[in-house]
Amino acid sequence: MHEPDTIDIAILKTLQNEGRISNAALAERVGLSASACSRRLDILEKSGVIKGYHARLSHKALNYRMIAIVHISLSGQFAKTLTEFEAAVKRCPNVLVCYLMSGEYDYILRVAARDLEDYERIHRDWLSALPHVVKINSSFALREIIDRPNVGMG
Amino acid sequence: MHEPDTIDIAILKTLQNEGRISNAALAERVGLSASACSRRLDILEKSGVIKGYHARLSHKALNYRMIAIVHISLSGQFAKTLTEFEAAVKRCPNVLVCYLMSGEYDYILRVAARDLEDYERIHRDWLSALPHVVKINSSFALREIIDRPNVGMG
DNA sequence: CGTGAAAGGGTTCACTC
DNA sequence: GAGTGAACCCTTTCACG
Repeated sequence: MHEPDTIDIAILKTLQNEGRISNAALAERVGLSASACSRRLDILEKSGVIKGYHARLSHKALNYRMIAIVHISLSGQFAKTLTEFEAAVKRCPNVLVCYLMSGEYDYILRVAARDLEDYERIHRDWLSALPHVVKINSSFALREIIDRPNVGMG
Repeated sequence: MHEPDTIDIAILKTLQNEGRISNAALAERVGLSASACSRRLDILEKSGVIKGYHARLSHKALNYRMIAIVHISLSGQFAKTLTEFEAAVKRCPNVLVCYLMSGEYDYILRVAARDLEDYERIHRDWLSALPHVVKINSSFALREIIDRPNVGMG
């Protein structure tokens, strides 16, 4: 698993923003022949640098208009407690992001809901039902300022 | 902008997980001819339901090993204050996500850094330099449990 | 590691129902 | 709205530099 060179970086940058660009166009963009570009792309995919390609959908168009940030504390940090919590949280389709955190709260979640009523249902049926939870704190996004798929590269 | 029907939903679901699938394979998957599928995809893209296609890169492979969640409070909620803050935060390439929030803090950010030293630099040069900030609270992700590109669809 | 050519497959029309 | 066929373009692989 070698370090990506300048051309690899150019390929990755392009694919970050235009994930469905054709190999031929990508090759031209980064100054390679189509075959050379195809081979490099193959290597980048197989090495795990590229984890996948995804269409980003408009939450609004799909009638998901609310984003909640949920802070959660558990009753302890035992391995079994965490494992059980994590297995349960993965089952909730509305949870977009979940991190185990240092600091005041154990987990931070980003949750998508259609509206306040939908969030109430998710909170009742999913979040409150998660095992070992002792504190849940929801706050709501008023506006999305930034949502980048990846970190910018130099 | 008509409501997506069952076939549109199938197209969107597939592209969420396989953003680089060929139109021909997509058509077969959803039970359409290639031309019909291509036409629908065109409509979905132009209507804004599909906001873009992105390669998801391994932060680890690119040596971004740290994720920080940053809570920020401003000195007021005047429109000018928010606008100036948001213009400044958009300039920081390490900020992956930024929401204007209800509740205790005004903004929540997700920030990527290579390591603790890198985060110290970002905090000093970017976050502390943001205008109108009166409180910054960083916590760090110990582990990523979930990172879905989109909300699950029925 | 890059090139060019060739075969196979994909995309996009106009046209039709 | 959906399918068909044909022209054109793209992808992939191979031998070679």
